[in-house]
Amino acid sequence: MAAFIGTHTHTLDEKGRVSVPAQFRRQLTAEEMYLNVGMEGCLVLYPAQRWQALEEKLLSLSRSSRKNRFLYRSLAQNLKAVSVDSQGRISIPADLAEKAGITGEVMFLGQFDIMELWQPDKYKALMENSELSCEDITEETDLPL
Amino acid sequence: MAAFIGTHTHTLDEKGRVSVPAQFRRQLTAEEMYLNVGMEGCLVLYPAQRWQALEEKLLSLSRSSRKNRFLYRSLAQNLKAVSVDSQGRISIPADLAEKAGITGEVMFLGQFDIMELWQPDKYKALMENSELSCEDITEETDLPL
DNA sequence: GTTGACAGTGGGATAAAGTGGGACAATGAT
DNA sequence: ATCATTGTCCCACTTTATCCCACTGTCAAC
Repeated sequence: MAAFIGTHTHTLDEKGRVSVPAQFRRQLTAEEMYLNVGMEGCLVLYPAQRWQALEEKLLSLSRSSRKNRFLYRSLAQNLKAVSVDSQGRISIPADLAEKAGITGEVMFLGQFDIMELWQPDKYKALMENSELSCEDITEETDLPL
Repeated sequence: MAAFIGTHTHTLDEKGRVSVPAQFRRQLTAEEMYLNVGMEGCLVLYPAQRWQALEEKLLSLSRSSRKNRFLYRSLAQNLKAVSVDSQGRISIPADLAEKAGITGEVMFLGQFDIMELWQPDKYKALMENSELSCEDITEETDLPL
């Protein structure tokens, strides 16, 4: 329950390393993880087990359709295996950081079973400029807030 | 029935700690709780079990729509696991306190199964300046008052 | 009135988390 | 073969957070 939650902003050093929030680190069983580009211009960090579930579902799709081949390629082209070092950090490859617009600071956003990595201003802009509102959505979905 | 009721105002110390009203504390089975931003500018404190019910419902929603991703992020971004220390206190993260305008005093408002945390004046202003009235609403909902 | 228990508050000590930098090994080019 | 470059590992410092102990006030019972 509630493995990865909250936001944590850490600095990306000159070597492309960033500390994984201790709170997230404690939830990790294995130190191996997978990093990929995500929706709305963020990066997504999957614990090994969580990625495996996604991969299995992907591999169950046939490669005989053009659409599925596109999906295969899209998901694989930026994927990278990363591991937590002895100081609790991961290295973000330069090309992935660039795709997400990440330079000096990285915002970790817990999404329960996965983690999103954001350029802080980009995330702020996304949420503020959204025409969506929590109040409206929750009225539809009827969540017990 | 009626676990968390009434209002209790306690001081927030320099380290961001505040005593959970003893009356509320006695109702808690586990010492783990979840703190989030709530409606109308308050904070909401969920007992672990109560949060889990909400989370399960949330996670049953697909993340494939932009709207649902917005909801996921909205609910996760400020969420924090808090635990009651040996003195019966919880720590309120600085960013959450700021969002709710909480500085020196915290008003705990019992809401039966959850707790709301308010900046006292803010709550007072909200209730006094509201154009809503108990009399009108109860006519619609037909409560056996 | 005195004593004891509990609730709330404050502060100091200790551990942990985050960050920067240097040393070393592997890789690739000259 | 040598040098430069890149990436990984390890150590050390600073800051933050957590834990623990002590004090005060209130209420109830004796």
